[in-house]
Amino acid sequence: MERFVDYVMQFGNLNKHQINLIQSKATEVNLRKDEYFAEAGKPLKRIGFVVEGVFRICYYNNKGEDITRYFIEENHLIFNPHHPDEPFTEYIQAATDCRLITFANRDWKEISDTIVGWDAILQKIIQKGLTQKLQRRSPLVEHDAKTRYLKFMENFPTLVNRIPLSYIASYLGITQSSLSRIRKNIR
Amino acid sequence: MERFVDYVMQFGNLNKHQINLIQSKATEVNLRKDEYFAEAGKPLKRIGFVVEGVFRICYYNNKGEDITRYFIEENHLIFNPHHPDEPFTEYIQAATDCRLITFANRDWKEISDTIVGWDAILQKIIQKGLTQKLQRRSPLVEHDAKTRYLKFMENFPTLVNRIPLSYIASYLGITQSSLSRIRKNIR
DNA sequence: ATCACTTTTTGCCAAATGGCAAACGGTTTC
DNA sequence: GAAACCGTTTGCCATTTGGCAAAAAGTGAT
Repeated sequence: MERFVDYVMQFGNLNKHQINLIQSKATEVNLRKDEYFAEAGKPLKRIGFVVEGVFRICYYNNKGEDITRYFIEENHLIFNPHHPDEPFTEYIQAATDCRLITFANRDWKEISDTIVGWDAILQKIIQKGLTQKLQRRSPLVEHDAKTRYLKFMENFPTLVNRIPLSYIASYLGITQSSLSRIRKNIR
Repeated sequence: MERFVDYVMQFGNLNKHQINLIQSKATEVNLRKDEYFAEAGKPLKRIGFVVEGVFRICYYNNKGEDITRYFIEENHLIFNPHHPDEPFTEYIQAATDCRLITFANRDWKEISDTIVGWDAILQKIIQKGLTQKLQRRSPLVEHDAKTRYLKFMENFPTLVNRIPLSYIASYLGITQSSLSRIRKNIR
Protein backbone atom coordinates (compact mmCIF):
# COMPACT_ATOMS: atom_id res chain seq x y z
CA MET A 1 0.00 0.00 0.00
CA GLU A 2 2.80 2.40 0.77
CA ARG A 3 4.08 1.53 -2.63
CA PHE A 4 1.06 3.14 -4.21
CA VAL A 5 1.25 6.23 -2.04
CA ASP A 6 4.94 6.60 -2.84
CA TYR A 7 4.14 6.25 -6.48
CA VAL A 8 1.51 8.97 -6.41
CA MET A 9 3.73 11.27 -4.39
CA GLN A 10 6.34 11.21 -7.12
CA PHE A 11 3.85 13.29 -9.02
CA GLY A 12 2.47 15.56 -6.30
CA ASN A 13 2.07 15.93 -2.56
CA LEU A 14 -0.53 14.38 -0.33
CA ASN A 15 -1.23 15.09 3.31
CA LYS A 16 -2.13 12.55 5.99
CA HIS A 17 -5.85 12.98 5.54
CA GLN A 18 -5.61 12.41 1.86
CA ILE A 19 -3.45 9.36 2.32
CA ASN A 20 -5.97 7.98 4.77
CA LEU A 21 -8.79 8.50 2.33
CA ILE A 22 -6.90 6.63 -0.33
CA GLN A 23 -6.01 3.81 2.00
CA SER A 24 -9.57 3.44 3.16
CA LYS A 25 -10.71 2.81 -0.40
CA ALA A 26 -7.99 0.43 -1.47
CA THR A 27 -8.52 -3.29 -1.87
CA GLU A 28 -5.88 -5.86 -2.58
CA VAL A 29 -6.56 -8.21 -5.47
CA ASN A 30 -4.54 -11.22 -6.53
CA LEU A 31 -4.65 -12.69 -9.99
CA ARG A 32 -3.13 -15.92 -11.22
CA LYS A 33 -1.14 -16.09 -14.42
CA ASP A 34 -3.49 -15.94 -17.43
CA GLU A 35 -6.42 -14.39 -15.58
CA TYR A 36 -7.84 -11.19 -17.00
CA PHE A 37 -7.90 -7.85 -15.29
CA ALA A 38 -9.94 -6.43 -18.15
CA GLU A 39 -11.66 -7.96 -21.14
CA ALA A 40 -12.45 -6.56 -24.54
CA GLY A 41 -16.02 -5.33 -24.72
CA LYS A 42 -16.40 -4.72 -21.03
CA PRO A 43 -15.64 -1.57 -19.11
CA LEU A 44 -12.84 -1.72 -16.61
CA LYS A 45 -14.35 -2.69 -13.26
CA ARG A 46 -11.65 -1.30 -11.08
CA ILE A 47 -8.57 0.85 -11.26
CA GLY A 48 -5.47 -1.15 -10.44
CA PHE A 49 -1.95 -0.48 -9.34
CA VAL A 50 0.49 -3.31 -9.99
CA VAL A 51 2.39 -4.19 -6.83
CA GLU A 52 3.82 -7.46 -8.04
CA GLY A 53 3.81 -9.19 -11.39
CA VAL A 54 3.46 -8.26 -15.01
CA PHE A 55 0.42 -7.68 -17.17
CA ARG A 56 0.18 -7.59 -20.89
CA ILE A 57 -2.26 -5.75 -23.10
CA CYS A 58 -3.28 -7.95 -25.98
CA TYR A 59 -5.89 -8.54 -28.64
CA TYR A 60 -6.79 -11.07 -31.30
CA ASN A 61 -6.44 -10.26 -34.96
CA ASN A 62 -8.58 -11.61 -37.78
CA LYS A 63 -6.41 -14.71 -38.08
CA GLY A 64 -7.03 -15.54 -34.46
CA GLU A 65 -3.46 -14.74 -33.53
CA ASP A 66 -2.92 -13.40 -30.07
CA ILE A 67 -0.95 -10.16 -30.25
CA THR A 68 0.70 -8.44 -27.30
CA ARG A 69 0.64 -4.71 -27.60
CA TYR A 70 2.29 -3.69 -24.39
CA PHE A 71 3.50 -4.82 -21.00
CA ILE A 72 2.58 -3.28 -17.68
CA GLU A 73 5.19 -3.77 -15.02
CA GLU A 74 5.30 -3.34 -11.27
CA ASN A 75 4.54 0.16 -10.02
CA HIS A 76 2.30 1.11 -12.84
CA LEU A 77 -1.31 2.07 -12.91
CA ILE A 78 -3.94 0.30 -14.99
CA PHE A 79 -6.86 2.45 -15.94
CA ASN A 80 -8.76 3.92 -18.81
CA PRO A 81 -7.83 7.58 -18.84
CA HIS A 82 -10.89 9.82 -18.91
CA HIS A 83 -13.23 7.11 -20.03
CA PRO A 84 -13.98 5.13 -16.91
CA ASP A 85 -17.14 3.62 -18.32
CA GLU A 86 -16.20 2.91 -21.89
CA PRO A 87 -15.53 -0.68 -22.77
CA PHE A 88 -12.01 -1.75 -23.45
CA THR A 89 -11.13 -2.94 -26.90
CA GLU A 90 -8.30 -5.12 -25.70
CA TYR A 91 -7.57 -7.64 -23.00
CA ILE A 92 -5.41 -7.01 -19.99
CA GLN A 93 -4.07 -10.33 -18.88
CA ALA A 94 -1.79 -11.36 -16.06
CA ALA A 95 1.42 -12.60 -17.66
CA THR A 96 2.61 -13.83 -14.26
CA ASP A 97 0.89 -14.21 -10.92
CA CYS A 98 0.04 -10.67 -9.88
CA ARG A 99 -0.81 -8.65 -6.82
CA LEU A 100 -2.67 -5.38 -7.23
CA ILE A 101 -4.03 -2.57 -5.18
CA THR A 102 -7.39 -1.70 -6.65
CA PHE A 103 -10.11 0.91 -6.35
CA ALA A 104 -13.74 0.70 -7.37
CA ASN A 105 -14.62 3.24 -10.03
CA ARG A 106 -16.96 4.98 -7.61
CA ASP A 107 -14.29 5.30 -4.94
CA TRP A 108 -11.75 6.45 -7.47
CA LYS A 109 -14.11 9.19 -8.50
CA GLU A 110 -14.64 10.15 -4.88
CA ILE A 111 -10.91 10.43 -4.42
CA SER A 112 -10.69 12.61 -7.49
CA ASP A 113 -13.53 14.81 -6.25
CA THR A 114 -12.16 15.12 -2.76
CA ILE A 115 -8.45 15.57 -3.16
CA VAL A 116 -7.51 18.94 -4.56
CA GLY A 117 -4.82 18.48 -7.13
CA TRP A 118 -5.58 14.82 -7.75
CA ASP A 119 -6.52 15.42 -11.33
CA ALA A 120 -3.29 17.26 -11.96
CA ILE A 121 -1.39 14.32 -10.54
CA LEU A 122 -3.28 11.96 -12.78
CA GLN A 123 -2.56 14.15 -15.75
CA LYS A 124 1.12 13.80 -15.12
CA ILE A 125 0.84 10.07 -14.69
CA ILE A 126 -1.11 9.70 -17.91
CA GLN A 127 1.29 11.84 -19.82
CA LYS A 128 4.33 10.07 -18.53
CA GLY A 129 2.78 6.74 -19.37
CA LEU A 130 1.92 7.78 -22.90
CA THR A 131 5.36 9.21 -23.49
CA GLN A 132 7.07 6.11 -22.25
CA LYS A 133 4.87 3.86 -24.31
CA LEU A 134 5.58 5.88 -27.39
CA GLN A 135 9.31 5.91 -26.76
CA ARG A 136 9.32 2.18 -26.39
CA ARG A 137 7.08 1.17 -29.22
CA SER A 138 7.85 3.68 -31.89
CA PRO A 139 11.53 2.84 -32.45
CA LEU A 140 10.63 -0.78 -33.07
CA VAL A 141 9.14 0.19 -36.40
CA GLU A 142 12.43 1.19 -37.93
CA HIS A 143 14.59 -1.67 -36.78
CA ASP A 144 15.15 -5.27 -37.73
CA ALA A 145 14.16 -8.21 -35.58
CA LYS A 146 17.43 -8.53 -33.71
CA THR A 147 17.63 -4.85 -32.86
CA ARG A 148 14.03 -4.94 -31.70
CA TYR A 149 14.83 -7.66 -29.26
CA LEU A 150 17.85 -5.78 -27.95
CA LYS A 151 15.65 -2.74 -27.44
CA PHE A 152 13.11 -4.84 -25.65
CA MET A 153 15.79 -6.02 -23.25
CA GLU A 154 16.79 -2.43 -22.60
CA ASN A 155 13.24 -1.30 -22.04
CA PHE A 156 12.05 -4.25 -20.00
CA PRO A 157 15.20 -5.75 -18.48
CA THR A 158 13.29 -7.50 -15.74
CA LEU A 159 10.88 -9.26 -18.07
CA VAL A 160 13.16 -11.26 -20.30
CA ASN A 161 13.13 -14.48 -18.35
CA ARG A 162 9.82 -14.04 -16.66
CA ILE A 163 7.32 -14.24 -19.45
CA PRO A 164 6.77 -16.58 -22.38
CA LEU A 165 8.79 -16.00 -25.47
CA SER A 166 5.64 -15.94 -27.54
CA TYR A 167 4.44 -12.79 -25.77
CA ILE A 168 7.68 -11.02 -26.45
CA ALA A 169 7.67 -12.14 -30.06
CA SER A 170 4.22 -10.77 -30.81
CA TYR A 171 5.05 -7.56 -28.95
CA LEU A 172 8.02 -7.15 -31.27
CA GLY A 173 6.03 -8.07 -34.35
CA ILE A 174 8.08 -11.15 -35.16
CA THR A 175 7.38 -14.87 -34.96
CA GLN A 176 8.21 -17.09 -32.07
CA SER A 177 10.66 -19.12 -34.09
CA SER A 178 12.48 -16.06 -35.35
CA LEU A 179 12.83 -14.78 -31.84
CA SER A 180 14.08 -18.13 -30.66
CA ARG A 181 16.77 -18.10 -33.34
CA ILE A 182 17.72 -14.53 -32.53
CA ARG A 183 18.09 -15.42 -28.89
CA LYS A 184 20.41 -18.23 -29.76
CA ASN A 185 22.68 -15.93 -31.76
CA ILE A 186 22.90 -13.27 -29.13
CA ARG A 187 24.82 -15.11 -26.48
CA MET B 1 -4.82 33.34 -37.49
CA GLU B 2 -8.43 32.47 -36.83
CA ARG B 3 -7.41 28.95 -37.61
CA PHE B 4 -5.20 28.91 -34.56
CA VAL B 5 -7.84 30.41 -32.31
CA ASP B 6 -10.40 27.91 -33.57
CA TYR B 7 -7.95 25.15 -32.90
CA VAL B 8 -7.33 26.23 -29.33
CA MET B 9 -11.02 26.71 -28.69
CA GLN B 10 -11.69 23.09 -29.50
CA PHE B 11 -9.97 22.44 -26.21
CA GLY B 12 -11.29 25.26 -24.03
CA ASN B 13 -12.88 28.67 -24.16
CA LEU B 14 -11.23 32.03 -24.67
CA ASN B 15 -12.73 35.49 -24.32
CA LYS B 16 -12.07 38.45 -26.56
CA HIS B 17 -9.30 39.83 -24.38
CA GLN B 18 -7.51 36.56 -24.39
CA ILE B 19 -7.85 36.18 -28.12
CA ASN B 20 -6.44 39.66 -28.57
CA LEU B 21 -3.48 38.86 -26.40
CA ILE B 22 -2.75 35.79 -28.47
CA GLN B 23 -3.13 37.65 -31.72
CA SER B 24 -0.84 40.42 -30.59
CA LYS B 25 1.96 37.94 -30.04
CA ALA B 26 1.57 35.90 -33.19
CA THR B 27 3.95 36.15 -36.13
CA GLU B 28 3.53 34.47 -39.46
CA VAL B 29 6.51 32.50 -40.71
CA ASN B 30 6.98 30.87 -44.08
CA LEU B 31 9.36 28.05 -44.73
CA ARG B 32 10.39 26.52 -48.04
CA LYS B 33 10.45 22.80 -48.56
CA ASP B 34 13.50 21.31 -46.87
CA GLU B 35 14.08 24.18 -44.46
CA TYR B 36 14.25 23.36 -40.78
CA PHE B 37 11.89 24.58 -38.12
CA ALA B 38 14.05 22.95 -35.46
CA GLU B 39 17.43 21.32 -35.52
CA ALA B 40 18.92 18.63 -33.36
CA GLY B 41 21.07 20.08 -30.61
CA LYS B 42 19.34 23.43 -30.54
CA PRO B 43 16.37 24.44 -28.46
CA LEU B 44 13.20 25.30 -30.29
CA LYS B 45 13.25 29.01 -31.01
CA ARG B 46 9.55 29.48 -31.40
CA ILE B 47 6.32 27.63 -30.92
CA GLY B 48 4.60 27.02 -34.23
CA PHE B 49 1.14 26.20 -35.47
CA VAL B 50 1.01 24.72 -38.95
CA VAL B 51 -1.45 26.62 -41.13
CA GLU B 52 -0.36 25.17 -44.43
CA GLY B 53 2.02 22.40 -45.37
CA VAL B 54 3.53 19.35 -43.78
CA PHE B 55 6.51 18.91 -41.53
CA ARG B 56 8.36 15.78 -40.71
CA ILE B 57 10.31 14.87 -37.61
CA CYS B 58 13.47 13.06 -38.56
CA TYR B 59 16.91 12.06 -37.42
CA TYR B 60 20.04 10.43 -38.76
CA ASN B 61 21.09 7.01 -37.60
CA ASN B 62 24.63 5.71 -37.31
CA LYS B 63 24.67 4.67 -40.97
CA GLY B 64 23.85 8.21 -41.99
CA GLU B 65 20.38 7.22 -43.12
CA ASP B 66 17.71 9.82 -42.78
CA ILE B 67 14.76 8.43 -40.85
CA THR B 68 11.34 10.02 -40.62
CA ARG B 69 9.72 9.46 -37.27
CA TYR B 70 6.52 11.36 -37.71
CA PHE B 71 4.60 13.83 -39.81
CA ILE B 72 2.99 17.01 -38.60
CA GLU B 73 0.07 18.12 -40.68
CA GLU B 74 -1.97 21.26 -41.00
CA ASN B 75 -3.68 22.41 -37.81
CA HIS B 76 -1.15 20.97 -35.47
CA LEU B 77 1.10 22.57 -32.96
CA ILE B 78 4.87 22.19 -32.94
CA PHE B 79 6.45 22.58 -29.55
CA ASN B 80 8.47 20.88 -26.91
CA PRO B 81 6.01 20.08 -24.14
CA HIS B 82 7.22 21.30 -20.78
CA HIS B 83 10.80 21.69 -21.85
CA PRO B 84 10.88 24.96 -23.76
CA ASP B 85 14.60 25.42 -23.38
CA GLU B 86 15.90 21.91 -23.82
CA PRO B 87 17.56 21.15 -27.12
CA PHE B 88 15.77 18.93 -29.56
CA THR B 89 17.29 15.61 -30.43
CA GLU B 90 15.70 15.48 -33.83
CA TYR B 91 15.11 17.69 -36.81
CA ILE B 92 11.81 19.21 -37.76
CA GLN B 93 11.89 19.82 -41.45
CA ALA B 94 9.40 21.27 -43.89
CA ALA B 95 8.35 18.43 -46.18
CA THR B 96 6.50 20.92 -48.37
CA ASP B 97 6.41 24.69 -48.46
CA CYS B 98 4.85 25.69 -45.17
CA ARG B 99 3.09 28.56 -43.53
CA LEU B 100 3.06 28.84 -39.76
CA ILE B 101 1.78 31.03 -37.02
CA THR B 102 4.53 31.30 -34.46
CA PHE B 103 5.17 32.63 -30.99
CA ALA B 104 8.43 33.54 -29.32
CA ASN B 105 9.10 31.41 -26.26
CA ARG B 106 8.87 34.49 -24.07
CA ASP B 107 5.50 35.49 -25.47
CA TRP B 108 4.22 31.95 -25.21
CA LYS B 109 5.14 31.95 -21.56
CA GLU B 110 3.39 35.26 -21.07
CA ILE B 111 0.26 33.83 -22.63
CA SER B 112 0.49 30.87 -20.33
CA ASP B 113 0.97 33.12 -17.28
CA THR B 114 -1.83 35.47 -18.23
CA ILE B 115 -4.61 33.28 -19.50
CA VAL B 116 -6.29 31.30 -16.77
CA GLY B 117 -6.89 27.80 -18.00
CA TRP B 118 -4.27 27.97 -20.74
CA ASP B 119 -2.21 25.24 -19.18
CA ALA B 120 -5.19 22.96 -18.96
CA ILE B 121 -5.85 23.54 -22.64
CA LEU B 122 -2.26 22.74 -23.45
CA GLN B 123 -2.49 19.59 -21.39
CA LYS B 124 -5.36 18.41 -23.49
CA ILE B 125 -3.55 19.25 -26.69
CA ILE B 126 -0.44 17.42 -25.58
CA GLN B 127 -2.36 14.40 -24.51
CA LYS B 128 -4.37 14.21 -27.66
CA GLY B 129 -1.20 14.52 -29.70
CA LEU B 130 0.55 11.76 -27.81
CA THR B 131 -2.43 9.47 -28.05
CA GLN B 132 -2.76 9.99 -31.76
CA LYS B 133 0.92 9.47 -32.36
CA LEU B 134 0.83 6.26 -30.40
CA GLN B 135 -2.24 5.01 -32.22
CA ARG B 136 -0.61 5.65 -35.53
CA ARG B 137 2.86 4.37 -34.89
CA SER B 138 2.29 1.44 -32.63
CA PRO B 139 0.26 -0.76 -34.99
CA LEU B 140 2.98 -0.51 -37.61
CA VAL B 141 5.16 -2.77 -35.52
CA GLU B 142 2.96 -5.80 -35.92
CA HIS B 143 2.24 -5.59 -39.63
CA ASP B 144 4.03 -6.34 -42.85
CA ALA B 145 5.17 -3.72 -45.31
CA LYS B 146 2.03 -3.66 -47.41
CA THR B 147 -0.30 -3.36 -44.45
CA ARG B 148 1.86 -0.60 -43.03
CA TYR B 149 1.45 1.37 -46.19
CA LEU B 150 -2.30 0.88 -46.17
CA LYS B 151 -2.40 2.10 -42.60
CA PHE B 152 -0.34 5.09 -43.55
CA MET B 153 -2.86 5.99 -46.20
CA GLU B 154 -5.65 5.74 -43.65
CA ASN B 155 -3.83 7.86 -41.12
CA PHE B 156 -2.48 10.48 -43.47
CA PRO B 157 -4.77 10.40 -46.49
CA THR B 158 -3.79 13.87 -47.58
CA LEU B 159 -0.08 13.19 -47.60
CA VAL B 160 0.23 10.32 -50.02
CA ASN B 161 0.94 12.32 -53.14
CA ARG B 162 2.38 15.38 -51.51
CA ILE B 163 5.61 14.18 -50.04
CA PRO B 164 8.52 12.13 -51.32
CA LEU B 165 8.18 8.40 -51.25
CA SER B 166 11.44 8.13 -49.36
CA TYR B 167 9.98 9.95 -46.37
CA ILE B 168 7.03 7.61 -46.25
CA ALA B 169 9.28 4.59 -46.61
CA SER B 170 11.50 5.50 -43.69
CA TYR B 171 8.47 6.39 -41.61
CA LEU B 172 7.16 2.90 -42.24
CA GLY B 173 10.49 1.27 -41.58
CA ILE B 174 10.86 -0.14 -45.08
CA THR B 175 13.07 0.76 -48.03
CA GLN B 176 12.19 3.05 -50.84
CA SER B 177 12.31 0.29 -53.42
CA SER B 178 10.07 -1.98 -51.37
CA LEU B 179 7.54 0.79 -51.03
CA SER B 180 7.69 1.48 -54.72
CA ARG B 181 6.96 -2.17 -55.48
CA ILE B 182 4.14 -2.22 -52.95
CA ARG B 183 2.59 0.83 -54.53
CA LYS B 184 2.63 -0.82 -57.88
CA ASN B 185 0.78 -3.84 -56.58
CA ILE B 186 -1.90 -1.90 -54.82
CA ARG B 187 -3.61 -0.35 -57.77
C1' DA C 1 14.02 21.45 -76.66
C1' DT C 2 17.96 20.48 -73.93
C1' DC C 3 20.46 19.78 -69.91
C1' DA C 4 21.09 18.98 -65.09
C1' DC C 5 19.06 17.32 -61.17
C1' DT C 6 16.02 14.71 -58.25
C1' DT C 7 12.79 11.10 -57.43
C1' DT C 8 10.84 6.79 -58.57
C1' DT C 9 10.90 2.37 -60.69
C1' DT C 10 13.06 -1.86 -62.01
C1' DG C 11 16.24 -5.90 -62.18
C1' DC C 12 19.18 -8.88 -60.04
C1' DC C 13 20.64 -11.38 -56.27
C1' DA C 14 21.44 -11.91 -51.13
C1' DA C 15 19.75 -11.91 -46.57
C1' DA C 16 16.12 -11.91 -43.26
C1' DT C 17 11.94 -13.58 -41.77
C1' DG C 18 7.75 -16.48 -41.99
C1' DG C 19 5.08 -20.95 -42.02
C1' DC C 20 4.70 -25.37 -40.69
C1' DA C 21 5.65 -29.45 -38.36
C1' DA C 22 8.53 -32.28 -35.75
C1' DA C 23 11.69 -32.73 -31.96
C1' DC C 24 13.24 -31.44 -27.60
C1' DG C 25 13.09 -30.15 -22.70
C1' DG C 26 10.98 -29.11 -18.52
C1' DT C 27 6.93 -29.53 -15.36
C1' DT C 28 2.90 -31.48 -13.53
C1' DT C 29 -0.23 -35.27 -12.72
C1' DC C 30 -1.38 -39.75 -11.83
C1' DG D 1 8.44 -43.61 -13.77
C1' DA D 2 5.13 -42.94 -17.52
C1' DA D 3 2.04 -39.97 -19.68
C1' DA D 4 0.29 -35.65 -20.81
C1' DC D 5 1.09 -30.96 -21.33
C1' DC D 6 3.26 -26.65 -22.43
C1' DG D 7 6.68 -23.73 -24.19
C1' DT D 8 10.88 -23.56 -26.90
C1' DT D 9 14.03 -24.94 -30.44
C1' DT D 10 15.16 -26.74 -34.87
C1' DG D 11 14.89 -28.08 -39.84
C1' DC D 12 13.18 -27.32 -44.21
C1' DC D 13 11.59 -24.47 -47.64
C1' DA D 14 8.73 -20.38 -49.36
C1' DT D 15 8.11 -15.60 -49.20
C1' DT D 16 9.26 -11.07 -48.13
C1' DT D 17 12.31 -7.53 -47.87
C1' DG D 18 16.92 -5.41 -48.44
C1' DG D 19 21.09 -3.73 -51.07
C1' DC D 20 22.87 -1.97 -54.93
C1' DA D 21 23.00 -0.01 -59.33
C1' DA D 22 21.03 1.22 -63.59
C1' DA D 23 17.11 2.86 -66.10
C1' DA D 24 13.13 5.63 -66.39
C1' DA D 25 10.25 9.34 -65.26
C1' DG D 26 9.50 13.80 -63.50
C1' DT D 27 10.97 18.78 -62.50
C1' DG D 28 12.97 23.06 -63.22
C1' DA D 29 16.11 26.23 -65.38
C1' DT D 30 18.13 28.08 -69.41
